[in-house]
Amino acid sequence: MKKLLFHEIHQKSRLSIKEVNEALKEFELYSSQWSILFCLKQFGSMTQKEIWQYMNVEAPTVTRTIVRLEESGWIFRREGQDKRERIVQLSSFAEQKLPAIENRIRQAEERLVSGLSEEEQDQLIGLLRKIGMKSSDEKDVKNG
Amino acid sequence: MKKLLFHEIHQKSRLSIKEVNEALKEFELYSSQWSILFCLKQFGSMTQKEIWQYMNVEAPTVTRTIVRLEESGWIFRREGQDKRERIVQLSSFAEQKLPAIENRIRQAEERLVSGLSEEEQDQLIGLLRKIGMKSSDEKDVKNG
DNA sequence: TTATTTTATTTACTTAGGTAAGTATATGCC
DNA sequence: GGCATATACTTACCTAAGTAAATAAAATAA
Repeated sequence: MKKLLFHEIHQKSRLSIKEVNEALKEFELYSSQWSILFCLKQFGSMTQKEIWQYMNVEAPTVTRTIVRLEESGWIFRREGQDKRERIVQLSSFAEQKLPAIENRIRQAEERLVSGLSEEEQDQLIGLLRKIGMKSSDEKDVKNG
Repeated sequence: MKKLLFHEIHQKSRLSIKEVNEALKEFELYSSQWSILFCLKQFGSMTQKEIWQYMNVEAPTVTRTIVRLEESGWIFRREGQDKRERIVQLSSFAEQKLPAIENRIRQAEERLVSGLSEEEQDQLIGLLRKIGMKSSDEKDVKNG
């Protein structure tokens, strides 16, 4: 019987989270904390809204993770011009540690995809990106 | 900057869980409950161990979900020959409802992958299955 | 300027996953 | 048979993600 795509993605997602958490153990971080640190490393300081929009999660999820990252000294927050906003920034401790962590993560990821050729990896990412896009959206892209 | 595969899978996994949960609302089910029901529908009665092994999750995860499914009348459990085991079986209520639910799920999934051609969908599943397999395992497959 | 609505974040509560440790039954060895 | 070990499941506690509702600040309308 044909397995649903949903189950396949779900399983591999759990598997890779497990792998990433294992890799992060030595830095006392969890995968979702890493995701936010990685985001800040790419884009610099961001409001929480910018973070959850980019990561495609809900606001409360980011609040929780940010609070833990703040408590453990990876980030700090300051008020924006708009006093409702809170701008999140990497601590110098984080800036200093991040390159080694990214290395470690890429290493874990390489083990995960070691069964795929470079070409297959690119193909996979390309196909994943198409998920959740209606064919009409795709048309828009072509026309735009 | 190159996004990590891990993030891509993780995002699409959350997206499809959301979609599936939405589709399941009318049946008062959640995605993980559905996963177990689908499993039992495919294979018939199973021990909890068989379920968590097939689903690639840990035993406590299955315990929790099974308990909720039992409370809401979708499944029941009986003792096995081995009194440590608990054999899980679909209720007749579940047997009766499942076809409509599976239909609804396939419909949700179709919307998710409507941006991909049939061929791309097969490709995607094929590539996903290769994740987490070391190249040495692949060699074993070729030789076996 | 005051009242209403919108927006950014937080809090409370739910499901879902994990690890570690506890319990009860089976199995193996003496 | 009796004791040690292994196995199946459960319990307790952690992170992660979601929804709904609360709070506080900003923007808008009257």
